[in-house]
Amino acid sequence: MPEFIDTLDDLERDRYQKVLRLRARGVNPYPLRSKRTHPLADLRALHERGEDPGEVTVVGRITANRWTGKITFVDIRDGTGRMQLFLRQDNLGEETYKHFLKDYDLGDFVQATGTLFVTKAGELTVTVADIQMLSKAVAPMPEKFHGLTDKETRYRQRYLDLMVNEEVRAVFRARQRVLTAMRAYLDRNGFIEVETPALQPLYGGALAKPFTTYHNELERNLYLRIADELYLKRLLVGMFERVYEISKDFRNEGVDATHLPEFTMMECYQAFGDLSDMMKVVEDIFVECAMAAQGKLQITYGEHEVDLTPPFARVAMRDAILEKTGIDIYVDDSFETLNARIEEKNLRVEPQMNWGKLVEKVFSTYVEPTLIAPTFVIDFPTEISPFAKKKPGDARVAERFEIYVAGAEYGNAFTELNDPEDQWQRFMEQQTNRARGDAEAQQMDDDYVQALKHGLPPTGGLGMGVDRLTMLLTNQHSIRDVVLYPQLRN
RNA sequence: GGCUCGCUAGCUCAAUUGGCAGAGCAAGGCACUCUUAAUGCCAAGGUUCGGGGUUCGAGUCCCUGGCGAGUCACCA
Repeated sequence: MPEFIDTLDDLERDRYQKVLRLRARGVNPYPLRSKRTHPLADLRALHERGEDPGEVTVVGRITANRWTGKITFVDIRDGTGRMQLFLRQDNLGEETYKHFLKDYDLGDFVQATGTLFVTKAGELTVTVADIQMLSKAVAPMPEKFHGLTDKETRYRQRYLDLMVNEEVRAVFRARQRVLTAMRAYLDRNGFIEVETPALQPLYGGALAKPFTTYHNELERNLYLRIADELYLKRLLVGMFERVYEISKDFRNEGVDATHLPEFTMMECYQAFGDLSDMMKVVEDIFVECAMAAQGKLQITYGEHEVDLTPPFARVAMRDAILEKTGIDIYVDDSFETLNARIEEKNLRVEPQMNWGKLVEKVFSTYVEPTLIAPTFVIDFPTEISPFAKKKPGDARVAERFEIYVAGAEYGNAFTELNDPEDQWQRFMEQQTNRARGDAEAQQMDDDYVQALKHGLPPTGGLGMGVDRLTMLLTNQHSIRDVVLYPQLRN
């Protein structure tokens, strides 16, 4: 059996010697309990109100040491803020002071008892009468001035990133406020939070490639959900009027600055509602989450200034594409003619397999990046909207919108398809696409069609990407910076 | 998956045309009783991501593998 010390590198070994020294003196370097009278931020607030709390006990991680002989200034941080400690040999006694210099390092958690005073330099400081080790750090902290910038280390050892990069902690606090604001809004408006299966015998509710897994006892394949949609709408058949779920979805696709294989989605469904109700929900959620994250609706995202004050603009996909490319998708409303028109206009568009996907591609290439102010894009091709009702009077497009801000999509909503026959036909069309090689085509879901046969009320439904909303509201430009443990490349 | 770029001390970064692998911080020693990236002095710290090749000589050039980043494709 190798010894623990043999696993340590030179720097860690130096520090481990201090663990042994502490133990040799009868001091536990990892005591079971700690004591704290004031979080550091509270202590500072108290002082600013002009109060003197007398003797205080604070805890924190040592982040800097400045020693000048028989006095030492120490910075500690807890989860709330920073505080300077003042250690003086005359106060602590020679032995305790020497032990501090010898055995305490940057990164250690300590507990200090003393009284508040303000230094000559004007900084609020605790004069320490007694100091104890709470948790000895064997591994050294990242460098204090430049911090930790290596992205791989930041993501793989996120605790180091959080430890030294305060702004990173601020992003994740903001993420939590966004989530809480979203939940509070939905709860307040009668939406019931529910949980539906992450392991599904059929995957559906979105056009995406799934992760496949296997249940040994059941001897069958299961899929990690790509969406919650079909399970949630079944609940409305069961007479819940408003439901929502915030959960991880899994899609077996590429990884980049805006895509991770697991991501957080909010989906909500409102019986007796429609597309316009979902627009209201989107506007309200943007407002509430922006206020929670930033306290204002005028936000900066990269080079863009964005005003999230409702009402948001709305534009039909046909009009948006016509304006940016000169192509009228209602004139060129077949796969062949639209393809020909794209070629004629010399547009660079990847080959697609049907009119709907081609429209979507032209849109995402030539329109999406230009949508900076919050904009609802409506009237999506029915072909790429297998769960949305067709628009009355024009079956080519569906009652669907997506919300765009700062050149990116944040949500997707339908007037939900509740006609079981139409839904069955849409599934059949997806089967045709699958047969032609569309890896993202829906699977036929007979059980879902059966549910619709029992009657789904007229319903508005919405899905929003929580990670992306957080990116927008924290001015982060990689999804990895709003997810604590992002899947890395390869 | 394609293309481009990167990987040097615990951390942040240097290293000229291919010519002794360096600095700051951290850690070690000494000095210093109001510091703020404390300061001064001393000493130490390396499989230059792994493997192979070219060369008298490789951190540097070539091949190959690994891990990332950006970008394109797919997608939210």
